[in-house]
Amino acid sequence: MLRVAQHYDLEMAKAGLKATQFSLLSHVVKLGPLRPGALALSMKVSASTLTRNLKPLVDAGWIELAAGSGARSRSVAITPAGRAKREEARHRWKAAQDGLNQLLGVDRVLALHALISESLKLLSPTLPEVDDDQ
Amino acid sequence: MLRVAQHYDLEMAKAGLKATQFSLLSHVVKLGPLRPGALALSMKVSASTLTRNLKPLVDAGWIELAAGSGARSRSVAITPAGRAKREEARHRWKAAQDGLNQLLGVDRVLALHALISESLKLLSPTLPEVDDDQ
DNA sequence: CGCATTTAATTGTATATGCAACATTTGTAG
DNA sequence: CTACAAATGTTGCATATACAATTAAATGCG
Repeated sequence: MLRVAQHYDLEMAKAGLKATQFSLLSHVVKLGPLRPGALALSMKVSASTLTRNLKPLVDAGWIELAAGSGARSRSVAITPAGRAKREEARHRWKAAQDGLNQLLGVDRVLALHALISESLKLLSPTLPEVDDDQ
Repeated sequence: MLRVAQHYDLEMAKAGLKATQFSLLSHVVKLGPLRPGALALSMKVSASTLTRNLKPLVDAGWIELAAGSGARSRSVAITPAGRAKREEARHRWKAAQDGLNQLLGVDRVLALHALISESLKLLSPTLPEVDDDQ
């Protein structure tokens, strides 16, 4: 596993979340109710991965899958509990970030962020970016 | 999967290899006969992953597991066929690199390399680096 | 020399992910 | 209004990886 992801996972575990789950909650908070496909695209994971990652969060009551008429018109929305959970976990995220900054140096982290972000844009069509923080 | 790894995999497939396999061959060529544990460490994968990744290359006759007296004193070595295969595949690797440089710009790629390499050193004890190219 | 401890590699199990097949629904044309 | 076509979410299967348990060997001490 990627060292950096590991670092975030370790910290987020204290809040009972995996890094990917926090990220998912963040995306749903930011992008409001939206269709699974759009969410998967925005998170740059496959639709199948999203479907599976969504399930435990729905079971926990943090995410709601508003069933339109059928599978086709579903929408993914945050619940009050989900919003609360994400809020509760946010300072862990911040702590993980601070830890990385400490280890690597703020300037290096910033440079990496910028380079990776630019590179991703070049490798795939530009999509709206969502910061997990704030 | 990581976009960049995907890019390399796609190109290497033309030579009948996966990117990880080419990398493995390269490491064995560079680091000469060595024990599995040392190789895993150098490649920054777990010993179990190495064991499994090694198998198809051994089956193909590109890598030889010189069985010392037993499992403990095994050593991993390149075979003539393995050296040839790697040689044959090297221009694909180069092509993949060139493609990335084209897409992202040489300076960006260089900067990424440098930053990631520095970061890895900070996140884990320094290990000898092995360039897959050359 | 033989037994215990330590070290190293392999195998079993779990997780994360993507692709392709599938099902289902929405839209369109006759 | 029916039938066909396109779009979209879900499930089955395959791959890649790590961790933990297991097995086997080297080493050291009595």
